Amino acid sequence: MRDPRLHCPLTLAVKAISGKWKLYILSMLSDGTPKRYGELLKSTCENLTEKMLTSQLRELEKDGIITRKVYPEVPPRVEYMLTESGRKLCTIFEPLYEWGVDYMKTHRHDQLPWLEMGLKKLA
Amino acid sequence: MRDPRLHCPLTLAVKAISGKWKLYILSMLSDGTPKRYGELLKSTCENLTEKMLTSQLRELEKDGIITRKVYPEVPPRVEYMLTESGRKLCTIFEPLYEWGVDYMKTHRHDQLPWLEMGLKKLA
DNA sequence: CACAAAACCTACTAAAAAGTAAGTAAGCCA
DNA sequence: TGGCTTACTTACTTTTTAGTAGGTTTTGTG
Repeated sequence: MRDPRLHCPLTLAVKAISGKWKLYILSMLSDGTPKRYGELLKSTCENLTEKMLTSQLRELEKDGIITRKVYPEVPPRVEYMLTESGRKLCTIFEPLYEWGVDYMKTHRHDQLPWLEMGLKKLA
Repeated sequence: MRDPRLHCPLTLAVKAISGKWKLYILSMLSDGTPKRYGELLKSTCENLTEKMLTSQLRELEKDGIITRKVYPEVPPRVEYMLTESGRKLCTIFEPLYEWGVDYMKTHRHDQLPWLEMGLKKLA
């Protein structure tokens, strides 16, 4: 018998966002304006490598959550933005974010700083 | 500088549910009745191993999402159930689930079967 | 006294994911 | 002609995660 989790909408949703850098990427794109590859690469203080960024972008694209647009220029320009599915997905971040805030209060995690990404704009 | 993702409520929430068997476990517990170790182990057609079940349960417990209750009997009896945080977390599954349903419609995934877990009861 | 039952734990191996460092293409510009 | 830019590949190594097969504990029962 096949793994029923593969066919579960909830599992699908969670898998779509659980790559190591996907929340970061999605949050960067969540304000609606397209972002260039280099822009995504440089706007985190962490060492997000090219290999990782590329693989995460490819997965998100394959899953229909973002689109990739290549401009035929030299040097090349590639822009990424959310699809309709991607935009819907981002709206669900809100309750998750709220749960996290509540959770941090009761489980005494470090309170600050946390991502100053576009996430709050979703509210 | 530290990784801001570690301090992001959203990241925390997603990490809490992204273990390989966590959604399964959470869905089993989401009806509110405590479940025994062996019950969780046997109620999936997939080969969830003892090692994996134990590690996933330990993580959920460490994260304060489930509780573990040992009854001093022989043979031993151990029951797991959701904490308050865990129950709150499960309510967020609903929008994620809905997104997944919508996503499957537009991305022509196999439609059935999917997990007949307690998830729909959350509605 | 040997065996069963439940819920583990441990050591070892295999597979998957991530990190590292280097290379590529295509045209503009000096 | 050689260097510069951007958005990538590729090959290789290390680390993390998961799978496999065995062992342990504690009483009750035949």
